[in-house]
Amino acid sequence: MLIVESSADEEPDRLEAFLRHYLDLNRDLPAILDAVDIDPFMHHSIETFWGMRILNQEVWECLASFILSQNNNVPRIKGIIRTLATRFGEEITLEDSVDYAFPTPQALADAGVETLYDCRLGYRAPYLWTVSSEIAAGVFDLEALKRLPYPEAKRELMRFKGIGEKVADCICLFSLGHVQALPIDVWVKRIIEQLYLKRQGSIREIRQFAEDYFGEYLGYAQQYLFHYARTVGLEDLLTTES
DNA sequence: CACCAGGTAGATC
DNA sequence: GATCTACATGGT
Repeated sequence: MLIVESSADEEPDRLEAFLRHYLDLNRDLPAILDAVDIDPFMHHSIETFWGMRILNQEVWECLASFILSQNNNVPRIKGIIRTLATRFGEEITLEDSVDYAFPTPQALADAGVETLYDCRLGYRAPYLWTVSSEIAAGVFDLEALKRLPYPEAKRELMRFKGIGEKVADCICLFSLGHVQALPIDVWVKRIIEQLYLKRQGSIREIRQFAEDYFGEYLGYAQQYLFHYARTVGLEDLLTTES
């Protein structure tokens, strides 16, 4: 959930600039889609979801959320995030409704690892606590991370215990604007195997194929196929031959 | 009661 | 490198 704070006397330019970045409107989407519209599967996915963009989400929230996502299901991920926000997030009041912001790194660091276990994070508790603490203490600098090119950003993220290749790529694609990143989860693996490889393949093979095949806008290509497979169905794509 | 869920770390061959 | 397994928790 995104909340944009703004007051009447604040320059509207700043809000517009923020939204343009958040919605990824600064990127030339038609050019990107044209570049990855290279086969019937992509063509059909693009036609169906024309206009879909990959949001540039807030880095810290994205990073923390994807640490929690590993080997976990979506409803429970949402539940845990809700719990963390309610317990450690700043209260936000809008007219007569109350909600809570995603907790700051400092708030989670202060909470302590034992308290995070209480929030049912399981073995992910120390992962999240360590990252929170390093960011809160200024040991790990998110602003510096934003300036890094894709390979370096990914490598820096993967230094943390609890951030592997998939989570690092999620952070790179969904919050750092690196559209060449490819998070390979079970779905992406299944999609590439069934549509293109026509056989099972290792993570390394999947990545190699996808990089060679889709090129620099790999992340966008992935997003269209992924969204199609998860909302319409992968079987549906398999039967599109033109 | 097994098996799974938007993976990862650590050990081993 | 490629492969195997434990890992917390809650749902089917």
